[in-house]
Amino acid sequence: MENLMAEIVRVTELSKHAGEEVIIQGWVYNRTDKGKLVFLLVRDGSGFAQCVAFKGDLDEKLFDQIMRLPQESSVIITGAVREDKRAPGIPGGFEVGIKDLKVVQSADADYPMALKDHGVDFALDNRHLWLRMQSQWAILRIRATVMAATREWLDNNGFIAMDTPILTPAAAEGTTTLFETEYFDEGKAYLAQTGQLYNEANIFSFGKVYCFGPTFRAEKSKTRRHLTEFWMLEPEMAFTDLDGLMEVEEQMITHIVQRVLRDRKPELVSLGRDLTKLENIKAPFPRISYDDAAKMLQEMYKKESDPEKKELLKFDWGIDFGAPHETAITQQFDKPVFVYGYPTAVKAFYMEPWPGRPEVCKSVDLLAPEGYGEICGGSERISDHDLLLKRIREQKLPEEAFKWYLELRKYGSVPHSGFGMGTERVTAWMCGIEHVREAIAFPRTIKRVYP
RNA sequence: UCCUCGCUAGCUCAAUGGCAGAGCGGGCGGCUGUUAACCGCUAGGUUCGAGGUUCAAGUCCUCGGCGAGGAGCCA
Repeated sequence: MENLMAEIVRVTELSKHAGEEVIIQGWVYNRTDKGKLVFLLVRDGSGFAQCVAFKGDLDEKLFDQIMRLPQESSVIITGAVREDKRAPGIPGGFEVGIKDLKVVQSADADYPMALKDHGVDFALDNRHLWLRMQSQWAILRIRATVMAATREWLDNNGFIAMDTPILTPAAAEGTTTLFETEYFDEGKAYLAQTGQLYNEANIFSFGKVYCFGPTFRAEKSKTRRHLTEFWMLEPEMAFTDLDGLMEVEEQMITHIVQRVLRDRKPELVSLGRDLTKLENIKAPFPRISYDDAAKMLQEMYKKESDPEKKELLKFDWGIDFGAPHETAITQQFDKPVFVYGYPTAVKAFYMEPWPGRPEVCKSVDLLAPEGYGEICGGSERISDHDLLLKRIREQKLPEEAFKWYLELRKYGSVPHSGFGMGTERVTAWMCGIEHVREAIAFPRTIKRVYP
């Protein structure tokens, strides 16, 4: 660098260097020239900043090179930081007057991603480049904060991080489809769809634990809220009943939302997110029983005049909620809402029955507002050995595979509860985006494993 | 697995059964404050594939391919 005094600065820190000469290392996101002026919108990973080249300040050859810089060229810029309300960017309001510019690599001119909306197919085929766009950058920064805030809350509230295996010997819940792989001489192994059963073992050593890792579902689900590989958080707690579980969920979600609002406001604003919708999100969250939710849905069914919507709202006690039902319920609230006490028949075998009402169980889903639907699903687990054994036999699950799981109920069994949270669903809700596929860097869906 | 929709320039999309078009992006030129700048010029096409109907098919019919989002299932 010509100026040995200049410091390498990240775009987020520009406002702290007003009047100083700095070095920015990044990529040309957009370029527009106006005769003797060239505006470069440069991104460096931390943000987007406008850098301005004025013909009178630079030698002719360099100015000409800057004027022709292709989109996405990598550059090292030396210049003076100045405050200017006209300067676009994230965070914006400060720009760099270019004194020198080194081209690290001049990008090929055929960069395919224009700065505008793209079709889904094209965007996903070019995910490796789509990631550079401001919207995707903002979404994935928010995702990182969702994950950091999640761990932060759990770590500060007595939970221990325990990683559970991804290669597992058998179906945990029996019903859903698993990805299969060869495992040496041991036959088949399967990619985990949950760490819950292992966490139930872990709580007897550590009390409160969580796992947070990728999880795999080979279901042929094709909707805006499904991926075949997604990141799930699963806390599990000893000596905790269903009420205790709901308290943990609402405290943790509150922390996540408030932390995103505190640390990722520029990203949220750049996505056009309505911040007032998130500022509302504070514990306690409303709690309604499945029975009451069923009544609500039947009322809504009666009132609905559009025959198409009416058909979707059709509901009888005993069935699980579909996406239209969840949407209808959440539209009644401006916060996430707990629905607890689902019919035993539609839920997993390990859920504790409701005292005196064996047809319902101590399960709870947390439904996010604005139509986002289920973000967390959990339950109090069966703690009685004989009841659990009975359920395993009723469901015709391979008893041998659950030997260790049953033993947990023989040696100091306690009431315990846990839940799973879908990271991409929470992130999509924070961002106000339509589809979970944008809430992970390289989404895996039933039709896509590339790139 | 079922239902619905889509596939035209690098991208986003037009085109009553009658000459294949625009904007963006690319190239060339102009402009000292642009905000996905603007203005002028320019290059760019196996209309997803295979059959068929027709004087004539991007458009209509049949079959196939690929993708999407909704159902089911779930976080």
